[in-house]
Amino acid sequence: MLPLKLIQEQGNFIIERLKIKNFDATQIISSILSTDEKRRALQTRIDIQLADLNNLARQIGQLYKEGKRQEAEAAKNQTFEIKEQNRVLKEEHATIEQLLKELVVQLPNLPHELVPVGKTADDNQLIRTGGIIPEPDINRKPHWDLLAGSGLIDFELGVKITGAGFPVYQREAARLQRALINFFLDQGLKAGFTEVQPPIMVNEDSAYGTGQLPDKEAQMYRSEADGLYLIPTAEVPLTNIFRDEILSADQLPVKYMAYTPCFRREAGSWGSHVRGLNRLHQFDKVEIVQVRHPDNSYIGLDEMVAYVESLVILLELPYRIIRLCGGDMSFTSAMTYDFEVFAAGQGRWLEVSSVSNFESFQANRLKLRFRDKGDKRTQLAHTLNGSALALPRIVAGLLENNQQGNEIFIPEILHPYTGFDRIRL
RNA sequence: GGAGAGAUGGCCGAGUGGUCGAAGGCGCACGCCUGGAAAGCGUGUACCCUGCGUGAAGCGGGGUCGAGGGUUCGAAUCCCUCUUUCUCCGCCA
Repeated sequence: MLPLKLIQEQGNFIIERLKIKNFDATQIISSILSTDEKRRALQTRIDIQLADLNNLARQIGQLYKEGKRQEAEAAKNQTFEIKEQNRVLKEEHATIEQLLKELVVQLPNLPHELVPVGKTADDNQLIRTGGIIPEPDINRKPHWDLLAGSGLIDFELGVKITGAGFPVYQREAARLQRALINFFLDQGLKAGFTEVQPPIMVNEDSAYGTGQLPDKEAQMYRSEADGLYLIPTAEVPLTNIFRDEILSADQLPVKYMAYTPCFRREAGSWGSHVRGLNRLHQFDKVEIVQVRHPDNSYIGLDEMVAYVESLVILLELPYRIIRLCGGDMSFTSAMTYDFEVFAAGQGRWLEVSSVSNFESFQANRLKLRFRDKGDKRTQLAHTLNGSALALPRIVAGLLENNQQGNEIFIPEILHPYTGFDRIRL
């Protein structure tokens, strides 16, 4: 959510900037400005009435004290009319405020000036590549064929127990999952992230705080009876730790990470390209989050990109880092880098991480603020997050790139975690 | 799940209908004191909306004492609902 003040004062700037996201804000902004005008006018009237009522109440108390019952009664009668008028205005005010809020949340975040103009993924900007893409080999298989019949990752069994998109990992595959989680957390710890185990179900306020509600309701699994949602990412509970908080500048930057399972309904997003591990309803992920001073949030973003890169390098995976163009960026992001890993069996790049700076967009919604030392005023903090990393596609990459005959080699860095150096099929 | 007791500012803690945004203490900030520090003394110390003023300082109005509703001229204080914490009982990993 963009701050109202910014919309009031920099409307044209916003309109210009949002063109990068192919978003025409002209209409919305003019509606916001006129609605806000009405809202303030109304509030002024309401406040005057309330001030009158407060004065009368004080007078009445005084009159009673002085035993002037008659006059007190007269003053009381005055209040009734004002109160009635006030009730009407308040209703009007509530309606307008609701409308204003609905308008404001329709504006996406402003892209950073380095964000390339563009409409689709084709316009994204390649930042750099790394690792070695394996030589083409006709015997190389996509992971679902490679593992077929092994039971290591059993999609059919998952269907029996739960449904499509809920695979069962067994034996070495299960241990590989656990190894990766521990590896990621250990690395994160070294990089200065504080480990957190948050709830994996959240209430409506939290879902609203990070923007899952109201738009992306269909993406989440919901426990109807309790009004709770299964998290689609640890970003939700992790970021909501800071909802309604005011930090002091010396607490910044905050660096948190959490491993959680993630649940996504992925309604209507299935197709032939999302076989196997490529897209799941439940998957594991380690998420990193930062709360930063606005002055250095992009330093934080670079840090996180470098950190995620270090992970894929240690895993010896071929990767590329992409800066998303305006059209491909999320609603809430000011700048996003995607990490893709090449899965040689499928011959395609798979997104394994998305690292974003939301600047104050999310913080505004969350009411996450901080105060500079010696400053009376609070300001919105900047929030950032990224995956570090999401497991399934990393596993897909490892399986597909490291297959050799009937064996799949495990990168050396993981050996202490897995306890084996290869998987035999 | 049953019974009872709570929920007040960064923290502790007063406050049962009328200048209460809220005593007191702690903490914190600044100043005095000191060679420096501690102690001591003094001052200040919530957030949001809004009006004048440059979004400064400052001044004014409104709202907020878990949340929402109600009673009343007037509510932190009374009533209702919800949330939540603690204690006891039950159940349980």
